[in-house]
Amino acid sequence: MATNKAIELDSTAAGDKTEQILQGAMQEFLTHGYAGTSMDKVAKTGGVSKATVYSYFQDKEGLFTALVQRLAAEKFVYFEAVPESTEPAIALRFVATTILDHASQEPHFLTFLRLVIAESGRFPQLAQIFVRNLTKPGIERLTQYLASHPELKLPDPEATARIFIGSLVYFQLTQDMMHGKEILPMERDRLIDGLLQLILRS
Amino acid sequence: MATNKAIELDSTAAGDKTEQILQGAMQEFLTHGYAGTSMDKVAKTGGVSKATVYSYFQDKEGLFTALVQRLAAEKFVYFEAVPESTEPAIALRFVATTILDHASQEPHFLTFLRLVIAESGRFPQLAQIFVRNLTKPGIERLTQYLASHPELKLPDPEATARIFIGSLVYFQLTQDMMHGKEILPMERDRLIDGLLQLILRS
DNA sequence: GTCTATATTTAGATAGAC
DNA sequence: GTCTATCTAAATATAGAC
Repeated sequence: MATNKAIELDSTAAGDKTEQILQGAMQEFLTHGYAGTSMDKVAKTGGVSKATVYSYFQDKEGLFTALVQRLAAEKFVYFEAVPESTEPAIALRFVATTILDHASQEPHFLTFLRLVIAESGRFPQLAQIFVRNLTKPGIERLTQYLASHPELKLPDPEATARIFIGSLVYFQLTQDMMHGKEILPMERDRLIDGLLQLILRS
Repeated sequence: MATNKAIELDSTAAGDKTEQILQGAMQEFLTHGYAGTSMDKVAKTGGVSKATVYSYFQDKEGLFTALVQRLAAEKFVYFEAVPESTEPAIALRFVATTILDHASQEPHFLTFLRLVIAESGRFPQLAQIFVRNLTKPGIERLTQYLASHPELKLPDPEATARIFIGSLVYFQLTQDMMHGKEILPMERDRLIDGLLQLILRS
């Protein structure tokens, strides 16, 4: 009796214990960090027993590693590629807006970044997976776009790409993650304008 | 019998229990994070008993809060003010170099930033203290320097200051904190050159 | 003021029933 | 395969001796 596998490929299928566990793990680890998360809570949030968690994952570290790898591999993307035919003023503003809006569209993204940074001492490989799967493709995409526009007269497109993305990430870090909005207020568009002015005045 | 108070002002004086506890707390919290640190280890590392820790600080949260406040208030500084008479190419390179070298000079600084980010969800006030005491003065100092040099023709000095510092912090975040050196290699001076080229080509 | 010893809770992990 | 019940270790916090 061949069951319909297509249905089970839906990663949110309720019957899939692995998914339930990872969902519970995501909620708990993202909220409380590695050491602050208990396997009891993971099991309860996932709607399974703790023994079931341990039958699917070797231990807490294994579960955490599996979760982070999965989130870095599947769930989050900095931004998609921009066609090189788009003119720079439009393309760069689009990229910047996309990155800064990411927090709204994917509410867990900033929390995920926080988690990876928080555990980058204890789990350096996981931080490296984040860099490899998210940071690197983002930098490379933007570098390639910048390099394909010689009229910008950028002496070092890759350095420029890092400056561009770094400014945006730091902005989110300071304003949202570290709750600096009221202490160090600045409109999102003001930062973007400043960035574009620096890059476009060739 | 008046004892010599001057000696006790040395914050590493062995007899001062408060200092011993904070030293132990610093080492443990910086290494293992909030939830990953036990009061037993803090006491042992500080060379006192656990009961003594609880006689000086109300509980784990109080100790953690006191430690972070202290580190943000006293121990770390982004960079000192640069005289406005220094010419931009020199001054900006000096500021950039200072910030990037900070990790070497103050080996705990990156770890402290990691800790504050890690706990910025549970302890938002502590993240705000960090922003108020470290981020804000840094941005403001650089903004003032940039604003005092109209020959740079910067339409928005504060946005530029954020771009400048953001690029540098993101660089350290990616290369060092998240162990991305080998995955996304770039020389420190290449980023600085790229930054200066963007800002100085007026 | 400072310590040792301990009460109490909670955590990671597993044995054994079904 | 999944659950309940439990073992063992470790953590927060405090009582009581000195």
